[in-house]
Amino acid sequence: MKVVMELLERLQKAESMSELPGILEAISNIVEFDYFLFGLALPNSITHSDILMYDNYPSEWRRCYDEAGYAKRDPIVQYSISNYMPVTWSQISDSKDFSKNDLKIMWEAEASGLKAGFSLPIHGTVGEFGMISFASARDTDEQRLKYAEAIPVIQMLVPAIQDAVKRLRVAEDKDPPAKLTKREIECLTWATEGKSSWEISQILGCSERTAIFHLSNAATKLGATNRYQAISKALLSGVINPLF
Amino acid sequence: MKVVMELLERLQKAESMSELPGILEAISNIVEFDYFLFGLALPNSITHSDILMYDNYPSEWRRCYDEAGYAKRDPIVQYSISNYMPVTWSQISDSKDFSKNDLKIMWEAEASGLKAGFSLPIHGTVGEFGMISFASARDTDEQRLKYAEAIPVIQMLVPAIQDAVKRLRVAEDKDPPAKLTKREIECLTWATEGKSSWEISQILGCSERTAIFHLSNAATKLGATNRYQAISKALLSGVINPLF
DNA sequence: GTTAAACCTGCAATAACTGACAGGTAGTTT
DNA sequence: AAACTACCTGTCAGTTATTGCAGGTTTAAC
Repeated sequence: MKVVMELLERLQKAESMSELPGILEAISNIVEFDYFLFGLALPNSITHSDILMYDNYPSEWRRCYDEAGYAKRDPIVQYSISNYMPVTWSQISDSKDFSKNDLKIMWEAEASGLKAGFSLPIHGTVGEFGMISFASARDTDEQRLKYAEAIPVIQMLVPAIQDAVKRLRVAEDKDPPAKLTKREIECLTWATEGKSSWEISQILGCSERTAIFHLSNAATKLGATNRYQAISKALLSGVINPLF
Repeated sequence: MKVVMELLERLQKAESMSELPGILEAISNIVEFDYFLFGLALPNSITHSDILMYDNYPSEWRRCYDEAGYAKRDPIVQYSISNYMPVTWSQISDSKDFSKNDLKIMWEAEASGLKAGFSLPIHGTVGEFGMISFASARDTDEQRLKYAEAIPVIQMLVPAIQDAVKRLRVAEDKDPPAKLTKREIECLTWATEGKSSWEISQILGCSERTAIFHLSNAATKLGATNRYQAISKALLSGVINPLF
């Protein structure tokens, strides 16, 4: 327990993203698994996400996986995108929710040395999605007993990792998030509801031209080429959110 | 530990949303806190979310909170929307990130009997957001020691709650999620990137009319009045996501 | 072999958005 | 007083989206 607290502190005090791999390795030592993989997709837009990936998987397997574009079919990824509970790989293999073709990926992973493991889905603010997995080179009963101990530890650490990633990305920033004015946010919010410029002007009590003006400024600030992209960028970046 | 496993099982086997309050009460008994509040916003669109809320907070406080629209200013909510780590209320009170005006809400909560507590942010697939909080009627050193025990337990249970909510919502369904075709998803994805109908037709290798046709069908299926709303509904419902 | 679903296409009229022009006020900071 | 920001408004020409019409093919399921 004490080592977990130390890791939490390391995460909170981290000053650079480069410290993450070491921390992840420390975690895999604590939970006594040979392999780890941490992957996080931070979408800028629907087709362009920043991908963070730190792992010590067999390099041969990673190459094979990436080249064949397995990520789009991997049952573990499929599971993680629509679930929240931790899952052991054997649960996935035994599940009837996946096609035999897709499960083949898991047999290939096994053949590459990833004999047994478990994964935790990671879900963040609008659209952020990832996974953290731990695997061992042998699939023994002894190893299987470690799941129950490891999972709560990982569950404590994942939020700290997410906060660290968020903080460090802002710190090491390339492009700071766009600051929109109150009016721009209002206009965008109603635009996402399918309101036309004229309807928005009625809601806001201004002229149609003014609504168009604000929406156009918002699009420029968000780096969008038109209103459609402005809406998706605003949603994915969280500048407009369901709470306000 | 065994009681936690029992609760996980209860969540996995639950057949109705009505079982949730009982489970939450059981959790607050286990962690030995007097009060609990579980809130989850499931956005249908940016201005319209389904709100799930189960709690046993003092009813007087809940009424005051709701009537004054505190949710939009509550520092705990503010924190939870952009963070992932569990947080104790005293951490928030001592923080300089919030205005004195907003922190007043916390003093009022204290005056209403919620003397000390902690909260965990909950983030789900696109836009889902919530919190789970536990509080006690007395702020003693003894109670503060319980945080460290309680938090890991809650962290194990929250994903199970999220999965249960997701499963039960589909089961008790009013409107099942729209099933879009491959082409409709492709068109929407490119529309989200700001591509015009003509550009989409070039990408897909079909006529402009066909792209318009798919987008129009997608909008109808999503219950959207136009392409803008179709995009935001598609993003918020997860029918299009950054991975594909 | 019928049915259904997904996919594909064209035309025409209307509605809505975009971009570039040109200007205004109110409030705050330097 | 000048500079800045947020806010507001107008016109015009051009582009794009929406809607309703009418029709087609391919594929898989029953």
